[in-house]
Amino acid sequence: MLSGVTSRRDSARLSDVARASGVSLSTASRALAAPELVLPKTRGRILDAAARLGYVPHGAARALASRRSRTIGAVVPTLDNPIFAASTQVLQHRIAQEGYTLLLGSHEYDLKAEVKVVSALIERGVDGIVLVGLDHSPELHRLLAKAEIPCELTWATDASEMHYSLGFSNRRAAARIAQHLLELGHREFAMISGRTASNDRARERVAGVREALAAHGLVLPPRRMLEVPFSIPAAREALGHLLDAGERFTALVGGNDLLALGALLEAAARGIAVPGRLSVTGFDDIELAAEISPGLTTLHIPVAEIGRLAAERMLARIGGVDVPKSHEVPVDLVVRASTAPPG
Amino acid sequence: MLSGVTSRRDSARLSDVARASGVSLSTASRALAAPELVLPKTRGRILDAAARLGYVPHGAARALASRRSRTIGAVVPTLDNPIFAASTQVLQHRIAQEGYTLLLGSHEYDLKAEVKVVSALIERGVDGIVLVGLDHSPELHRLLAKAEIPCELTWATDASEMHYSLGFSNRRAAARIAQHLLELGHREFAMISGRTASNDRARERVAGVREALAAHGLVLPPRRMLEVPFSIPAAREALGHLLDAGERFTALVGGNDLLALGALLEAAARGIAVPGRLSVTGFDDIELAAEISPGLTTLHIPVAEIGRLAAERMLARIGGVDVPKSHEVPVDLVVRASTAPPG
DNA sequence: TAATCCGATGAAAGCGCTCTCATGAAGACT
DNA sequence: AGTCTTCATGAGAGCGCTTTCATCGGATTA
Repeated sequence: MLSGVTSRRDSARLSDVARASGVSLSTASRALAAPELVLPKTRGRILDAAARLGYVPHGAARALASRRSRTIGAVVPTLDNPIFAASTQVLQHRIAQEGYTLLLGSHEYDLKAEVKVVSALIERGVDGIVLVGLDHSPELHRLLAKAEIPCELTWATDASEMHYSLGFSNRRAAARIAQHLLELGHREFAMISGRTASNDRARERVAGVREALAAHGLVLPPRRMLEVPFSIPAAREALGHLLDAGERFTALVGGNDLLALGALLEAAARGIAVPGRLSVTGFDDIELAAEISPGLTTLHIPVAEIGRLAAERMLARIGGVDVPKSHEVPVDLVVRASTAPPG
Repeated sequence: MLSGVTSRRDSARLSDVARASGVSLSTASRALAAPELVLPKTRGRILDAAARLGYVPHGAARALASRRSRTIGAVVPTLDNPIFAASTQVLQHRIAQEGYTLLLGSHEYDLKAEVKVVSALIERGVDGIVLVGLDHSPELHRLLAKAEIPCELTWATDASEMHYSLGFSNRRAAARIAQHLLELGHREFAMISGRTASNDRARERVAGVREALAAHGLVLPPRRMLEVPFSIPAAREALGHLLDAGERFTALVGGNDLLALGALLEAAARGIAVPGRLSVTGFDDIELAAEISPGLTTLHIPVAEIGRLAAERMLARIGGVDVPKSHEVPVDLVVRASTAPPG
């Protein structure tokens, strides 16, 4: 491209602004990036000219020269899960306030796909990356290390403190749910979990339930632990399956609210009284959990807080300020009408 | 920055790849961007070297030189609404297959905020922009025109064909729902709508219902048309309000499924039989609509299809291929158990 | 055999900005 | 008055890539 004439001649460059205001390119650049270094009078002239010409900075040029893109990457399993949609929403909102833009990817619970997405984000020069969970491909970590950009793992805390993480202990949280059921007097449990492969959150929740039961000398037999996709119909089918198989249990632990909701609906459809004959628990506390009847006993996760904190921690680290390696957000048991002592 | 030594010395540049494979920078560049222009043998050497050095192209440099960023921007009102989350998910997935990355913004139904977000995206050099709905600030259109990048409006069709749009007629769709209720024999209607300010979809749905009623000589009295935020509790409250005010109606039209769901739950809580004493309709056909009891009569929108088509149309236009100015996706009435003739 | 063409490669000029360093004028101090 | 600071501004070298244009063998044709 030898002739500059062929390029977007209509959109003003910084050099145009500089010329129009009678200053050098450097001064014009400073007026925008570090206004305090420029005499107020000069600065005014430059800003006027910029406004008049409708100057819009060229992000790529800026990123190339300054080595920072003012973009942050986020990769979630899927936006279809309202908790990821909600926390991403807050993350985006918060970083936008600081002039950052969100680059978004998803991987549908496929770790190989995640590597590709992250690699695309790094190629785009993101200043930092927010991921979900602790389970990631080693290659992912290699890429990240090489790019030398900060990374936050969310929705879980990394006990080993090898990585920066933000969330809560899924294991302890799930144990708490189970504990609640145990205290009500339940002894026969079943669980409908999401897929545990490549999903540490799901795995840890199952482990938490098992631990709590074990403390009472109880077990969760494999045939009463079903793994299904995260969807209402899948959960309905799973409960149907357990029931049809003649399994006798008084407490059903859902891997998350969606799954618990499916169980609630299936129980209603089959005329099984909740909590009369069956107690059901969820995990997440989505909006619907409080509205449905019976109200779902679940664990409240501060979803927005996770998004906000991910933003804060990321922004701090990009700015060179260190933060604690792991940050735990409070989660709370919310007892509603779906649990009661076994009938 | 006079010394190149201070910059990420560890990450390989294209010039390193060129040197390592004994070719010029140009040839190395071509080997990656237009492989057919390079002798297979040479190309192989170059690709080998690139792999060996772990070469990752520098997006900003590429964007600066080529004037295309291989990123696409999308701005939604909020990710909290599952229909936007789902269509965005598909959009992201589809463009990623073509090597594009999604830049995401949201504006929370604030047109001024939208301008800011879009401006940030343009600054980042997106190759195209996907927006939701027809209502946008004039300034938005000015920015877009100046940037000369393609823009797709989704979730509605622009009858005037001034802009490229992809979706369906919210008015006709809503009229169809009302028509269904009219055919069942309903004559007394109420509606719970989302906020109609800056939201053409909500406005058109109300208009569609009014049109259908008018064709039968009926009206929707203002006191029976409530505008609320898009949330279940808000809808419950609204229905409560209508009932408490002593309004007598046999059909309740929800502006979307979430609102209808709220109405369903409130009716259940108050012991009002649906569809015995009250028929309720939704709009969108979210997963829950089919699962809840009674099943929600609603309008099915091909959400994933909208995301996919937005991707296809955008990719085509970026590639210089023109597409029809407006594309209508089929929507279908889904009759479930929440509607019946008035008791 | 000479003229012609073609496909593969290289040289080098940007793309639009940032940032270091140099400069020079004005004020501070002795 | 002379020297030293300080501060606002300017000059110019990149940032890492793409792309045009020139070049140069070798195959094709007359």
